Amino acid sequence: MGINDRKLRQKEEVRASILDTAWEMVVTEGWQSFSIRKIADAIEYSVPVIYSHFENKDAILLEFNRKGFQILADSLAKAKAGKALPADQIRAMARAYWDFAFQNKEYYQLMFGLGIPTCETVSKIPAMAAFNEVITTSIVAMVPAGQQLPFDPFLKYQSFWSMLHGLVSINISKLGKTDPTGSEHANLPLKVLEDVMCSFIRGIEGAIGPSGKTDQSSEPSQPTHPA
Amino acid sequence: MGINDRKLRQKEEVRASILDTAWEMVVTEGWQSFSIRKIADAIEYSVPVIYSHFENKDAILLEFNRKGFQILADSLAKAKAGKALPADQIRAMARAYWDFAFQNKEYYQLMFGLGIPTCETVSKIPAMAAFNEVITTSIVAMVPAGQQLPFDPFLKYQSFWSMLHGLVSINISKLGKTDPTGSEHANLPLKVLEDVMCSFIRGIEGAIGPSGKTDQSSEPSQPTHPA
DNA sequence: AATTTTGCCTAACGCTGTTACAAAAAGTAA
DNA sequence: TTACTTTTTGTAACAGCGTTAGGCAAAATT
Repeated sequence: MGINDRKLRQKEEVRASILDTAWEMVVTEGWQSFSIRKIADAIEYSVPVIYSHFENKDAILLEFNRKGFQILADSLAKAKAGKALPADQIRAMARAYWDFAFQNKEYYQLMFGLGIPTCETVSKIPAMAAFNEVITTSIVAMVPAGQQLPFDPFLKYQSFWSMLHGLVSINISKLGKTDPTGSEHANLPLKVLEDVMCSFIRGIEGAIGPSGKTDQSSEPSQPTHPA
Repeated sequence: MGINDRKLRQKEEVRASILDTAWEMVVTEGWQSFSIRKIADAIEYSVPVIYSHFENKDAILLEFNRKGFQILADSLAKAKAGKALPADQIRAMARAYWDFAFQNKEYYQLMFGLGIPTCETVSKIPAMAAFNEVITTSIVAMVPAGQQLPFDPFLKYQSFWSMLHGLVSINISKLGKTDPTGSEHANLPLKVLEDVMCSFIRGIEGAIGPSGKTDQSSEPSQPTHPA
């Protein structure tokens, strides 16, 4: 009987409209106006209807969290696929991470800014594993095949992520604009990104030793390599 | 007349008890139970009394923000004063920053985690200038006197801060515990800190060239330099 | 047509930040 | 001491929040 099908479809539509409307409100009015009651108002249903789709407010946030990590993981994978050399992959992923954060401020704020993500939260987001994977493999690939790893890849993964996260979160709320000299730093944040990535890659190349594989852009006195 | 003096003193006492009580509640029960009403209840005054001392809730948070940056700036200055070589100063400050974050989780969360600090907020916290100062001078001091700076010190300052902030904020909420291998990473976060700082300092030393001043601990194959 | 099930809404509970206004206390002056 | 003024404090409300119990009406089933 197609009646149940239609009912399921309609239920799914309501669920989707909850998420869509909520997201639209977050994007246009910020996280401060993310409220169950406002969502109910916007989708023209009463408040309890929302609770028949989501257990509570956090469940909706978790849904957005999932989506955010999915987008980020996909974006990193795509950036990585476009490069051959591990060092270039790292740089491309750094830039992709950066772009994701600033093209999706609301996602990034949710994922890393507010909410104080708990341990349980992490286990509920499988895309985080993919995120880990795609980065770590590039890092590991920097040491020549056969050679034993001169560093802990998980350590390097954490360093990579930490640097990026710090960079983004300080820039995303303009906190970094405490420039005392007050000028000529037009595109500074991106330069900081390049600077940090150079340090990171140089650190790995330094650990492998001068005989390790490297590409032409690994020794820029002027850090002006492309994005 | 001493009557006004006593009144001022009493008013100041109430103000202090508001801050003390609020902070105690935050430390013991977390930010989620930071509420004007709970504070009023704890200090045994009615709610409007609090509004006669602070314009609103954010004003109290701003006060804690100020205090937090003051503590952090002082702590960095102290760590710096204990070291002679700029590279050691950088490492010591990194460790001090790290310790501050984990010994004062509540402060750190307020200062960088929640609250989405706006541009105006920054200008209201003078200790942030000291924070900037104490770090930048160490960085600049790494290049030998007379030699022209081969990098933008403000850029390096941002890199330094970003790395630390990322490191801390990822570790402070246990988000980094996505270790796939699942073992032997007992004290990994601190190792990540060392790793990141090595990259940072190496980046600067690389920029000034091999003739620049350096100390014995600048090339640790085994990153085991003391705190 | 009678009955069960489903979907939905009204209304409430307890919490939040914030404020208008009245009561009480304290200081001042006669 | 009494009368007046000023300052300090509490009561109670407004508007908003997340969440949930209970009932009404429409839909599906028998």
